[in-house]
Amino acid sequence: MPELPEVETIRRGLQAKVLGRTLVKADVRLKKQVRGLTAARFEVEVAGRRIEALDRRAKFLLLHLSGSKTLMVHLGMSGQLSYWDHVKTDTKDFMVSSLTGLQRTPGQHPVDKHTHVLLVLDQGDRIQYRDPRQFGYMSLVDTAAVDRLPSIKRLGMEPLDAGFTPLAFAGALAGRRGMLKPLLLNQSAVVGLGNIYADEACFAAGLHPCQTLERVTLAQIHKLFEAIKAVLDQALGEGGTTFRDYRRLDGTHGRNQQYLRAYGRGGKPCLRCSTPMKKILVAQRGTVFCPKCQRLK
DNA sequence: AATTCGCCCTGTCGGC
DNA sequence: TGCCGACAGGGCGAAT
Repeated sequence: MPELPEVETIRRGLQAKVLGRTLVKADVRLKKQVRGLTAARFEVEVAGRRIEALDRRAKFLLLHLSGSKTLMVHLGMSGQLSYWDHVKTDTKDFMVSSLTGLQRTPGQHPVDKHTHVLLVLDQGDRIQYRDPRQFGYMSLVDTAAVDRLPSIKRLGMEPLDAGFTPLAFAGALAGRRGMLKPLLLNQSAVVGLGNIYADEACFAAGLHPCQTLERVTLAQIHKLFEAIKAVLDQALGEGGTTFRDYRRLDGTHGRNQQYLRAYGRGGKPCLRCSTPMKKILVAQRGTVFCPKCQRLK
């Protein structure tokens, strides 16, 4: 679910709410959601630490804590972080979304069977981690060791950083083989794109997701570069894309779903040329593209 | 070294 | 109505 714009939106929400505050207690309700150390150890180690900075690397959230520890959170496919305010009233209702059917209403929800970790703050407020599919996880590591972790070390360029330039991107793609979309998904050249924004970026760049990297021209790399930045900037500006599970920290939906031009539009007319969009399987992931605007040469 | 595949989970939807 | 398979926004480890 959460790709760069969603994770960054969560990070900003956390920054506004919890920066400088102390984690009084951690409560791990599903032990497997903590990795790298036991849940019991995690609970002991987290308690009493102050949140000193909030960072993001690719789709990882990094909560830098006092005592040189970092709480890493990856939201996987369906992970949600929400801020539970002790003075606010919980919402329990569900609503019907025209896009995806039944959904929880926006707002603050009580702990349910999918709420796996509670990070309790002063005043009894808390950060709630909820993850129906349980693909996400959190961990606690030495801050100095974050960059040496295999899961971090393998990551490519940050697309919204100043260092992400057409030249640098071309360098990261040099000598690569295989298809374009799998590369965008695997985080080794550029990070932050998942299934939604990979399709959006390919569409915006006019490139077929199965285009092989050996055959990508410099002009195409330039287009792809612009497309990646534009697609992520746009989504970030709208607070992310809510299709199913994603919610912002306060429980509200993102707004970017109304601006998607490829993802979820299989069979619908291309917004550029009206040709019906095709849906195929690429690297085991549903992939939507326009057969006319994104031709395979 | 780099790429592909199966798998980790639960929930939902469409077809029969 | 109920059952069943396909599919859902990610990443890892094993195999190739």
